[in-house]
Amino acid sequence: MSNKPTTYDRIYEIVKQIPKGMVATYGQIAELSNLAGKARVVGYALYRIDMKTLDIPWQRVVNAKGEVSLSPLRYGTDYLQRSLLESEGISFSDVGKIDLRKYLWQPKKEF
DNA sequence: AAAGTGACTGTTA
DNA sequence: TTAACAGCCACTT
Repeated sequence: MSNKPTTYDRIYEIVKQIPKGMVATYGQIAELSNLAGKARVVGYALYRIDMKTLDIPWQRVVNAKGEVSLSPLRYGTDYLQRSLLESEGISFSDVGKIDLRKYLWQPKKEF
């Protein structure tokens, strides 16, 4: 009956929990999804999302350096990501970095 | 079924 | 400080 949640499903569920105005890193999402150390899989999962929908706040996931990860495969959606984050009140430094000390999501330890 | 790919990360120099 | 390497594994072909 019930579909087993796939790896990606778990990732998406975690991403949905990131509050507005905060960001999380790929590694952090991986850990919370029981995929510790597999940050690349998170990146791949997010790449599969339809960017036109904000059903999943994909824009709130950045790399460990506090930057939007650039890739030629994104066709400019990286700029969209930055724009969306700025409109949520997150500011970027002059080299395009986010201050993680200030904006990094700190999920309560649960369970 | 085996090999290639990648929105990453921590370590090393 | 930044830059280069290797490790990681799910998905695609």
